Amino acid sequence: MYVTIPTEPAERAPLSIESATAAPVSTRDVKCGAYLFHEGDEAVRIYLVVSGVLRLTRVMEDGRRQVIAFGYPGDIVGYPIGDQHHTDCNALAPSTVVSYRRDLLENGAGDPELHRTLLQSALREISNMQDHFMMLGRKSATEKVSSFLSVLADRVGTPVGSYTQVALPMSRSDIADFLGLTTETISRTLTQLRKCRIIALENIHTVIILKPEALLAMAQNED
Amino acid sequence: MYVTIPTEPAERAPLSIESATAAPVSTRDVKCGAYLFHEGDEAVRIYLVVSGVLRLTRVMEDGRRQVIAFGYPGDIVGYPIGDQHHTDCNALAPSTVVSYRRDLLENGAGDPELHRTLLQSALREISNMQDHFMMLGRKSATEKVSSFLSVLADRVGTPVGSYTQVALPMSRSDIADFLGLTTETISRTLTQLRKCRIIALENIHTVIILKPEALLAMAQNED
DNA sequence: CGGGACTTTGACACCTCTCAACTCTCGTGG
DNA sequence: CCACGAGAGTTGAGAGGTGTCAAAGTCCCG
Repeated sequence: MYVTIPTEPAERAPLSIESATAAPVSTRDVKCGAYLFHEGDEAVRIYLVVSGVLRLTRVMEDGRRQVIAFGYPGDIVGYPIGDQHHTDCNALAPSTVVSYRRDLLENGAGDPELHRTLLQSALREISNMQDHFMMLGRKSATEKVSSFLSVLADRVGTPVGSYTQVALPMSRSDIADFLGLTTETISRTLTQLRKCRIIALENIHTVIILKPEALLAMAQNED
Repeated sequence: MYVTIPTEPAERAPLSIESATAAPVSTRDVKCGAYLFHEGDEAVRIYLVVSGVLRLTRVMEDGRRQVIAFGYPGDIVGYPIGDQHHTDCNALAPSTVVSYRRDLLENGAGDPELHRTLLQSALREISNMQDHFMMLGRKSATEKVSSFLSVLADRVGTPVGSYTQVALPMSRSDIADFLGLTTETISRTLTQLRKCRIIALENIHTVIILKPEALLAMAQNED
């Protein structure tokens, strides 16, 4: 998952779980905290997230870390380069993934339909990453955090009364490393949104969106 | 082209011009400033840059712009999403591209070898964009500009005496929008590198790298 | 040669980071 | 059951880097 505020409503879930599991694939459970793969591992398979949340990270030599993406249901993780994984990937919550052999993406391996779907996902990934560039390079802290919450609310928010509730299984520092900020700035920004009554914090890892329109406005720097 | 300081020497040029032109393809010249495609255009073809420099851009509703990438020889531009282009693309110098029908990427269209090559390029693109995330999100202005110059020197630098010369056909504001900075900061950073005798400015659009090691050190925040 | 766009430089403001202290949460063990 | 400790999160003060605004300088290109 990248933070992209879609102009037109996005066509989500390019891979439905049903169509995916119709093909001969294998399912795998990942315990909370467990790693699905590490950077440098041979990439034998790519994974469709079915449930839970994954975290994809990279580190620089000096230890600075970037959270590349969060993997939510419907996302595909583990695109290989050559035959290697180029990120670490672990679970932030108990998760289930469906895996495909790499050659299904690379040459279809006898299933043109699935091949096409996987390829379209990879191309969509490129587009979403381009949107994310804009966010990392051009948005303020408030815009970044608001965008992040808006996207999460759209994708995995659950209605509670007339509001939307969003779980944040990742730590503040995960969010910071995803958005190119520090934990302190994340914390301060959440406090600020809370004081504006745009969000409320049910608990540390649960946000309630009180004013979705206001949040979206903050995400797009309106007023 | 993205700014990624490779840890191990990169395997460049996944697509050689020779292997590319062996297939039945069409070549096209793009005048300086001319557009190869616009955001929203139907994506009929994808392009391998043979010579020149292209610029890929996206704009937000409020006008803020992001330069997604520069297309140098060996790069592929125009990865479609669905059947549309999602960036603008124009030439910063007279350029030549070789184009492939989209279905060569999508299903091979009878040329499995080329299909595989195009797909590997797309996957490499994803990895390079991930590196670029780290740069946008976690690097300082000096590190960004130094990284940018280092990568350009490696890829398209020309030896002049014992130094390396790099052409910068793009404007300062293109560089700024690529690195997530302002033109003023680009300018100031170049001046600073010049005062350290790490680079020299032959003219506005030509940089000479005097101390490549020092530049690389700046790119990686050493000392 | 002149005009306009681009680049550089300067002064200043402000956003975000840094460093530090404090609070909160939650699990552990007495 | 409560005390304790460790880790995560929050808050505050201050510094510094980058953006903003303005002006001067430079380069093209007609």
